[in-house]
Amino acid sequence: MSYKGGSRYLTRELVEAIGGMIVRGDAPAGESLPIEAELSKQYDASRTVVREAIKMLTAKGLVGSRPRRGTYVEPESEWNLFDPDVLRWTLQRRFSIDLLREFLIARKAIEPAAAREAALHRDDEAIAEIARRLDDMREAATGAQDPLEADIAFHIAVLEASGNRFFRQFSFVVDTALRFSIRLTNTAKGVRAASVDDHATIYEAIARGDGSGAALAVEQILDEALQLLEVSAAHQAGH
Amino acid sequence: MSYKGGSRYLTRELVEAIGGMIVRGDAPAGESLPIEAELSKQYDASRTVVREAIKMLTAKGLVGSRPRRGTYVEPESEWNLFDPDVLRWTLQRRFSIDLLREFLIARKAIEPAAAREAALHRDDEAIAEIARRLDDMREAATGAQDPLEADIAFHIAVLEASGNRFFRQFSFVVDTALRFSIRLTNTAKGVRAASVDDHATIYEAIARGDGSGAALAVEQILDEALQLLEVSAAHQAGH
DNA sequence: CTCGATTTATTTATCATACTAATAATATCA
DNA sequence: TGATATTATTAGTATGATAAATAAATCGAG
Repeated sequence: MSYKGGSRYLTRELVEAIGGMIVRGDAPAGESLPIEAELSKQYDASRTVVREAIKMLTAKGLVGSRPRRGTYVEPESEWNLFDPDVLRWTLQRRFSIDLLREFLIARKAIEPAAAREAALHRDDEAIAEIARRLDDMREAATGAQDPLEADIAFHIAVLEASGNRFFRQFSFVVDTALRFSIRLTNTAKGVRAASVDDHATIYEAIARGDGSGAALAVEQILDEALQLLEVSAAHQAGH
Repeated sequence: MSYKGGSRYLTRELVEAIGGMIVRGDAPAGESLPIEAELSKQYDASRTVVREAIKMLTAKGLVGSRPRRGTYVEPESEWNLFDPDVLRWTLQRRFSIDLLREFLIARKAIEPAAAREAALHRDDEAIAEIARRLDDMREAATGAQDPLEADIAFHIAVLEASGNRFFRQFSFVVDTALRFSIRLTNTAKGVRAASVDDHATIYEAIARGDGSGAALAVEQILDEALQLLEVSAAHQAGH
């Protein structure tokens, strides 16, 4: 093991492998991982790399470790779901209609409030950004751009325009999760085209400083998505 | 440096020191930290420990590093604000009325929705937990318990009862941030005693499955807190 | 035989040193 | 001047050793 490997970032690879394994549920909470020496052998990496990877997983709340006890999986409640890696692993490996529903309900709580704040906060540059993303959606409707990407970018622009640090943190959650949710409810094309007008309504309300109008418009879009999900879920359960 | 130290967890100490320093703003985004060898000297720790600490800060989004470039501070937008450490550092070192207002607005978006879910979700054990925390608040009103702790525990119990993973993640944010916010608006005693009844209203609505009623009751409490903050802010600005 | 104290063994935590590879900065050359 | 090759710096990886924490096993008193 003389460090001859090509262009790898071994620590990152181990974080991916071990973190993904834990989220997948291969090692239940409380269970010990193999000891450092063993992991070192398994992944053909030095103990240094193993330890640094485990430290990163510790920082994300997935594991803890103590001498003699070893390294153990923390209960799910300790996981930092808003960590980009943890969220991605969760979506990749534990995706379900229930999770998608929880996600939409969370969006319905946060995004209307963010739109209200954006309307009241009035950051001209941020609002101009929303306008640009709306233009992208219009272009996407004609096939010139990816409609999903344009939709995501619009919602993120609203969250950013809120000027609220907690709402802005939610941006990447929406960014990450929306890309997965579309796989389940692949009704994107038909709905999206029709919803450009709805998104325009959001933008206009924000632009004229109408907080309540903006919140309501966002809520309507998300309610629609939620209804679509219930239909999709019922459909799936029926088969 | 022969590892004679008493009972220390050096890596943890370095994470605290360097992470706190970054959040405090001593090193602006893009700026490089001292190189590993230098940090090793500064903190009287081995390079191993320095590297493991930096890996943990990397996992929290505070820094990045590349050969020759060194380790640099990431822009604030990359920080994982919902990481327990990052949030704590932010509150300890960057506390402000603006941040508190953003926090309350976020609570106002999330907690009513969580209460609604709790009422609809109907997890008996979780609802019983809310009842217990309400009892604690009643006891606290007589001086037998800490009113702040009881209040925090009540709100967390509601978030947990929502059964929504995204809302539950918000628990520790409320837990951490409320302890700080009280320092600014130290009007706790008078208000809390009066608000036991308001909290009882929340519990009763959840217990009878009245989602809208529960959401409304939570919203009222938070609106009150928000108004209190505005008064406090105006007062502070006046001086 | 039971429970508390003591010892032992295992595993992480720390330290030290060496070498590799990525890359920013510099120098070179067309 | 501008692209290309060289150099120097710094993080990345590997190895091996010792220290300290603690779970498990052992021992001893009653």
